[in-house]
Amino acid sequence: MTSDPLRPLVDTLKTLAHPVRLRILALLHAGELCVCEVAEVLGLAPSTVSEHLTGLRRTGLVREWKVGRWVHVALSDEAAVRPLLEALWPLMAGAEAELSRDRAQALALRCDPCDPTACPPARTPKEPA
Amino acid sequence: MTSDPLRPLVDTLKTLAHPVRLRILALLHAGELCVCEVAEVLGLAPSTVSEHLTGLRRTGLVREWKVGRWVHVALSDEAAVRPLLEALWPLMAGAEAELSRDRAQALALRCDPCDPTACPPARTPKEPA
DNA sequence: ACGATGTTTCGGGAAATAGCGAAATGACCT
DNA sequence: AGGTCATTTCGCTATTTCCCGAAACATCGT
Repeated sequence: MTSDPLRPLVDTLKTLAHPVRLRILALLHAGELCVCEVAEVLGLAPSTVSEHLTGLRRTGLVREWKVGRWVHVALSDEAAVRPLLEALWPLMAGAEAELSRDRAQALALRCDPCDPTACPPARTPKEPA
Repeated sequence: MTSDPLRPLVDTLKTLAHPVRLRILALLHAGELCVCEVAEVLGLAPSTVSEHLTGLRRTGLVREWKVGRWVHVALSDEAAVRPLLEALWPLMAGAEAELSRDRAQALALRCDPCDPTACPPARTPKEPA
């Protein structure tokens, strides 16, 4: 009956309209991460990050999959949201300083940024080569 | 100090993330209106519409100006928001039915859609030609 | 000056949102 | 099985958003 046809768009916009979630998207724009890394970089409780990611997944903006004990997150590549994401980056230009700081910190966390399956970086006992 | 650089973008997205405000923008996409017409079409209290418009104006999405007793509203033409607005229309495609119903109702209200200064249409004692 | 009309501001109540810590879940490892 | 770690769910509080009606402004017409 009252099946508001604007609902999906509003949901997506609402999801975008939060600084933490924008930072997450910008972070993922540089490559996938696992939840704990995102939490570490943003300085937020894991439960908080988990909830933000739930919203981003609900609206199809990101996708997640399990890798062992961890959950990896990456930007969605669905045709429905891609254009929206692409339109987003230029709008974030004004926050480059903060965002590149985030990216740098994420990079520092990863032991091997080239291997997507290598996950919890600083906190794992690493095996020397 | 904590001058969140994402703030302006978040504000704009928050403003977009509401069905009523999206309907207002879509309505204005077809031409300027005065506040009372918007209220009439949307079936909301004038005070409610006024508050929505305040938000849209605050984020630069629309501009307003007084015409006699009425306040006219139109989409902004600022370079800062134009691309965002243009990106918006295709995303609203799914709600065409509702939106064109709105447009039709707005058109019906206006006595002379060609004259932007002719305002409160149905409710004014009109002078016959 | 007065009344009528369009608009905005203000106060308040209902609902949604954001954050956290604690507890529950799932997966690894020994 | 038991322990550890990543993640999610839950319960809670604080804050914000939404909508309205009443009252305040503003502007026109008489």
